[in-house]
Order: sequence, then structure tokens, then C-alpha cells
Amino acid sequence: MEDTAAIAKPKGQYHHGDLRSALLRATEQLVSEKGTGAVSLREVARIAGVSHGAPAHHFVNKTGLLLAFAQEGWDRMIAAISDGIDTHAPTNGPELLETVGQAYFAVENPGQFEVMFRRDLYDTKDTGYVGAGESAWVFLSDTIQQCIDEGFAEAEDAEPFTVIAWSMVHGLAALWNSGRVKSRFERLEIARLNREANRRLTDLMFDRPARRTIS
Amino acid sequence: MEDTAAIAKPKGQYHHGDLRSALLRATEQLVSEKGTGAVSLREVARIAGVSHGAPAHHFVNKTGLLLAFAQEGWDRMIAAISDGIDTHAPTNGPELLETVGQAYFAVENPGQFEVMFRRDLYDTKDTGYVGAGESAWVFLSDTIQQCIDEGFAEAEDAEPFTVIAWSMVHGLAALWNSGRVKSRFERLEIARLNREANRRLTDLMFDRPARRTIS
DNA sequence: AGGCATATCTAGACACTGTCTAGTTGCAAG
DNA sequence: CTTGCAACTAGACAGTGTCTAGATATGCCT
Repeated sequence: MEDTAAIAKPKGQYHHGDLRSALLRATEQLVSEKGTGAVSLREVARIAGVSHGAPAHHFVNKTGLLLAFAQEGWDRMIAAISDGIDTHAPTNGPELLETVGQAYFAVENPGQFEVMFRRDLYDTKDTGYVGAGESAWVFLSDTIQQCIDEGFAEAEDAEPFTVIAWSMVHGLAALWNSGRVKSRFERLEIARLNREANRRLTDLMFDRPARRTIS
Repeated sequence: MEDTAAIAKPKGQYHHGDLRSALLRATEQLVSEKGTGAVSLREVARIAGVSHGAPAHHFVNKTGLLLAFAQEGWDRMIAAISDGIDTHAPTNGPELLETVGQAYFAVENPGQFEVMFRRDLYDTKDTGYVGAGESAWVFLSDTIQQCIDEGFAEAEDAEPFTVIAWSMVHGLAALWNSGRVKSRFERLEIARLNREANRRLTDLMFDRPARRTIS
């Protein structure tokens, strides 16, 4: 709650200073504490200590606010991918695929992850947003292609493997968020479950020495 | 739109006759035509030709209405699974798994599918609802176990394979609904894509003769 | 057949929402 | 200093979910 102090506009001032990011942080707070449905322009404005009409000036719409929030999530995921590459330093395609798969869970706020894939919340025709989702897909596609180039899989497998890999990781994340897997695997944190399933999948797809005994 | 005639209450009558299911059909219509966000108790009541307070009597809440709608979706999926088993007559575990995977797409209305996994829309602690989701999970679990019993996989693979299989199918459905895969595979209908990915996955997981050349 | 409890539905009110509009404040460049 | 423009306020409007009190029909019991 001490965050609110930083977000809220100081009394007596007319201009906020950095209202745009303050509203985004207020959105994040609401989403993580009370869920996506709890986000309202008026409540967000209230947290920022600003009149109810103010957000419209920065985001036009409620959809504009949520679009920006989703955009932020995609940026975080993409940043996490390149971070993961730096730290894990994968030496071949399959290892890179695992790294990418783990970065998929880097969006720590489940609500933000949800918003990223909720088409109904904003206009998906917005050019900037489509680009963000697109670049993640392209990266995955390229990774699979690299696996093929390195001889881990056959050329004809490119498309199905791309679909399978993405679907698996995304599905696990979605099921986790929906609480269905959670109840079954209470003691395993989601990251470990993802790592395990991810490794298994790449082992299945690509013919390479199983590392099951190492971990 | 001739459906509306059947849904709407005849003029001059005080009682609707079957308002509960009329409201559910109105919900389905709204969800498929204008999306999940377009569902409102008042609009649903309007379609059914009934006062705005009437739905509360059958569903208590808006969450109650959506819960019932989700429940309906689960019922359809479960029915589709047993239908699929009847028509495909799988002879072993892996084939059964494929059949189950295909039934996952039997919920033809993407909106209804979405509502089934949207925890935020209703109280997930409702006993009936949890049971419906649970039985689908149990069925999948049992299917994987059958594969193991038949020697297609090892005992220690039970959990990861269950997670992988469910995540893949669910993820594909979710990505399809979010429109991300759609733009890439415009010409392949989703059912075929699912069948292909599904078969590939079971081929990968279980050591059995590849049927790729047959299809 | 009569009467009565009860399920079904109506209609008004309330606080809340997103969006629109006109107006106010403050900053910054000419 | 003033003039233009961005940032923000404040009121209004239609729409929403939910709560009430009341009206209407149905079915059950005697």
C-alpha cells in the first residue's frame, strides 16, 4: 500500500507529473489484488488521486488503458527471453527452445498474462499490439527452424512442432491461471512444473541424449 | 433470429414457461454474436421478453447465469467425449487419448469455451462446477494410466504426460480462440490442426507404429 | 371445489460504470 | 507578457448489477 503514496498525486498540485505510468501501476495493482474485472477507469483514477475523466486524456478509452497494460506485458516477456538467453547461454536449438519456454512464465502477474491474451478487452487491430505478439511467434518459429537446421528434427516438422511447443507452454500457463492444474500440484511451483514438462517435450520432439538423470 | 421468437415470452402471458433455459439460450446468442463482454442480465432479459429483474430469480446473480452457462459447456464436452468413443471405437490407450483430444474442440462456440475457463466470471467454489472440470481431468488421467498399463509408456511418465497432453490441447484451443494461431493457418480449419498436432504428440509420447503415411 | 402457500415475474430505486462535453489550470514557447 | 496548448476538473447522460416491495399465476392440500 505504500506504493499508492508514490502513485497518488500530491495534494494541492494540479498536474500529476507522470500520470500515464501512475495509471498503469494502479491497473497492475488492481489486477493482481482483485482481478481483471476489478479494473475501472474511475477506480484507477481514484488510486492515482485524480479526477475520473483524467485517464481518458492519456488512453482515450478503457480499451486503450488495457491495451497499454497488455503491451507492457509483452515487453516484459520479450525482455525475459533475451535475459534468459544471456544467463542460460543455450548451445543449440532445443536448449534455446527450453529457455524461451521458461521465459513464457516471466510475466509474474497472472492477471497481466491474462490481459495479454484477452482479445475482447481491446481493439486487436491496433498495429503496435499485433506486432508485439507477432515477434514472440516469429522468435519461436525461428528457434524451431534452428533445431531443424542443426539436424534435431526434419524439415516437414517445422509447423506442427511450432504449434505443439507453443500450445503446450501456453496451455500450461493458461490452465495454471485458471486454477485447474494448481489444485493438483500444490507443492510444485509452476516454474518447476513448466521446466519439467518443457524438457520432456523437447526430449520427445528432438532426438538428443535425455538429461533426465542429471536434474 | 427466428430463435428469438422461441426464446421470447408470448405477449399477454405473465409466466414465461421455461425462462431458465430461454435465458441460457439468450446468453449463448449474445456470446457468439457479440462476445462474452456483451452479456448483461438486462439484455438477456430483454431478449427473453421479460423484466430486468427476472433473471435474478433463476440465477441469483450474473455470476450465477455465467456459471450455469459454463456448466452447460462442460456437459457438452463430456457428452462429446463419450460420443467420440462410440464412433471412433479406439482400441488402445493412445487412440483413446486422440479421441479425447478431439472432443476438447466439441464446444463449438468459442465464447462458451472461454467462459468455461474464466474463473473470474463466477464463484469457482461452487461444488457442481468444480465437479464438472474435475471429471474431465480424471478421465484424461485414467487414459494416460491406461497407456502405461498397456506398455506404451513408463509408470513415472504418468504425471508429466498428463500435464503435457492437456496443456497442448488446451493451449491450442486457447490460442485459436485468441486469434493468434488463426492468422497463421487460415486455410486449415482448427479441427484438422488439432488432429494433426494431437496425433504428432501421441506419436512422440508413446512408442507405437507411426501412422503418418496412412493419413 | 375452495383456499392458501409459494414460485414466478414486475417496477422502481440506488450506487456504480464508461463516455461525452464545457470549462479551468498551468506550463512553455514566441 | 500573452498566446497556444497540454493536462486536468466537474457535471451530465445512458447503461449496468443488485436490492427492495409488490403483483400475478400455479399447484397442492383439505
